[in-house]
Amino acid sequence: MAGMTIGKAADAAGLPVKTVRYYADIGLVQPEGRSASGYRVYGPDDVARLAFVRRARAFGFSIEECLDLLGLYGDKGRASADVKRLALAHLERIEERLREMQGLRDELRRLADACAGDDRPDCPILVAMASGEPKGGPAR
Amino acid sequence: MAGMTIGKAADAAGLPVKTVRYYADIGLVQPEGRSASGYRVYGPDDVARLAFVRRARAFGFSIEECLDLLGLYGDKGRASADVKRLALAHLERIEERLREMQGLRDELRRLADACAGDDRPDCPILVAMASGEPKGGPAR
DNA sequence: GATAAGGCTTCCAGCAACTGGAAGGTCAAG
DNA sequence: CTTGACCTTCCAGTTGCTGGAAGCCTTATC
Repeated sequence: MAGMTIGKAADAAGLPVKTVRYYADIGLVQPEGRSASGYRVYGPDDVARLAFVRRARAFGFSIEECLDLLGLYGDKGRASADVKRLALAHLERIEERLREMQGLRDELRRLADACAGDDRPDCPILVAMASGEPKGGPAR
Repeated sequence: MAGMTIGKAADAAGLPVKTVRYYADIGLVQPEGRSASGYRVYGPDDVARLAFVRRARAFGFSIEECLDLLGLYGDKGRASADVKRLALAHLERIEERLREMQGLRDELRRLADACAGDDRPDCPILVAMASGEPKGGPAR
């Protein structure tokens, strides 16, 4: 059960075909080879790497980081410290982002609560946009 | 003291010149007019709208939503209910996103805590990427 | 009046990470 | 032998800007 074409590999890895092709284009996960007619040929290891990337992406790691993680994944002599370092750096970004968004949410909720939401024009939300800065830092 | 060129307007609104030009290009905030030599000319109202957009963006509203908000901002006969509806919709998206990210953070922290972080290769983080799904839903 | 610095114009390209579509080659089934 | 599903490449678009190049315009200085 060696080589499969991109459709099977994508199904097996749980990714869209387009994405698998994209990962091949950018050199993240290359197929094992090509068939005589030019079809990409994926082996079981490639599928495992594709699924690995899918999960790392779902954890929010960037493509760059996935490349690093894939390197560690394939390196049986790796040090877990290297993996942990990447994870902690990512965690820090997530927490930063969470703090920002929580601040934004709190303030927007406060404003929405203060808004009558009727047919009159007065609205603290618009007033805030017209003159106040949100505290939470930049969104997205 | 009517018209100013794009640099002054951008400074007054707290936005980069490039962004102000971009907003003009996409029709979000148009300058009052053009000078004889083709320079964009911004009036005080335009600056207010630019600053309004800057704050709405800082709250995480999309450009599309900023367009809607600007419409309400300029409509003195608006109903605050319309503003509140936009704000609540945005709030819901933020909360959804927060829940996802919190789930991801919790699980990633758990994995990182379980990782020795030494020079041995065994790593629960890699194990998770190789076989487990994160619970939090898709990141970003 | 000439010149240099700075601000303004347009257009083009690129960031992340895909996604959609067009035009066309390939393969298995009926 | 034809149909239909699958594969290929390449181009364009998404969001919201940002950087750069080439070239006017304006202002200050000499």
